[in-house]
Amino acid sequence: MPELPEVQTTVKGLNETVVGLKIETVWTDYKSEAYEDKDEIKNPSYFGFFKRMVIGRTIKKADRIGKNVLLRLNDNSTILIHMKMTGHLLYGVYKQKTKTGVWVSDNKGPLRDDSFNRYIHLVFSLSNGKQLVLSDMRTFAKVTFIPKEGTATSKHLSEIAIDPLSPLFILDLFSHILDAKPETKVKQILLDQSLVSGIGNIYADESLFRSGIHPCALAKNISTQARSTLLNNIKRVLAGGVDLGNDPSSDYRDIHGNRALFKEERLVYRKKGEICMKPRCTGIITSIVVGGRTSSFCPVHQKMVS
DNA sequence: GACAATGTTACAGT
DNA sequence: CACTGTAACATTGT
Repeated sequence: MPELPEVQTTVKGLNETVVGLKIETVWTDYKSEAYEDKDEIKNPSYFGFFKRMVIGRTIKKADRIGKNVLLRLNDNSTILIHMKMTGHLLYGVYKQKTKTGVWVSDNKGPLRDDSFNRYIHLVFSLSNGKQLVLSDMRTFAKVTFIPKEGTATSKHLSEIAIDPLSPLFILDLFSHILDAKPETKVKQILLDQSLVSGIGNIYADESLFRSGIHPCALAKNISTQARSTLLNNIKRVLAGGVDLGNDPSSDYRDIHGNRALFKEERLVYRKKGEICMKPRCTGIITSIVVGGRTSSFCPVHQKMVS
């Protein structure tokens, strides 16, 4: 599920838990013939290489580029994890039920009881006897290794554009990005990781809703004033991030397996048919498909401009 | 049972 | 070459 705030929350959790620990062993049951030629651990021969590269190394810190989690190792090499739709990293004591079977948490509570935490396809056993595991219900996740000094040139990262929370992401730059794709719908630009990184379907809809911009508005038709409003709302919505809590509508779990509550309330995402939550607006939230993704918006205060 | 789901990519078609 | 739409990955919740 994760978009930028969820990935950032996971990175924060990693820095609070696994820094300084050595990787003792790695286990996976990811395996797919479709990945035979790829630099991903789903390719069994690549997984052999991956294990040789990371076993015995210590986790120095975690950080993030776009929606990618990066585990920096003590020799300046990197483990890259993209959680895609349903992946999330969990930290705790895990045991394998049988020699080839599933891994389960020793602890009662969310780690073991929550169904979204049960799809464990990758396990790092650490030097303190605990495990860092990747639960990935739909098995979309990507895990790979970047040699030291390779981050700048890695093909897994070369397409990732500027981070919208960066202080360098200002109106001039955002405007430049929009002007480079004048005929493209604004929502597709927001979702394109090679133009702006970290925004996904939820935060795109929420940012456009708060800015009063129709998801299908063409970049060239958005005024400077509207661009400025949108930029500010993107930053605000992303920085709102997540907090520990209990949001039954989210599949995201933090590193301890707990659900996350959006601090910045969802006003429009998946609210089709409900009355618009903008004060005094009387619109009914509508959903359409834009760039292959369901888009919820208010047809009254998010007007098309031309 | 039908449907949609937070991401990304490959591929076919225009 | 640029863009668009669809399927694919697998399993859940509604």
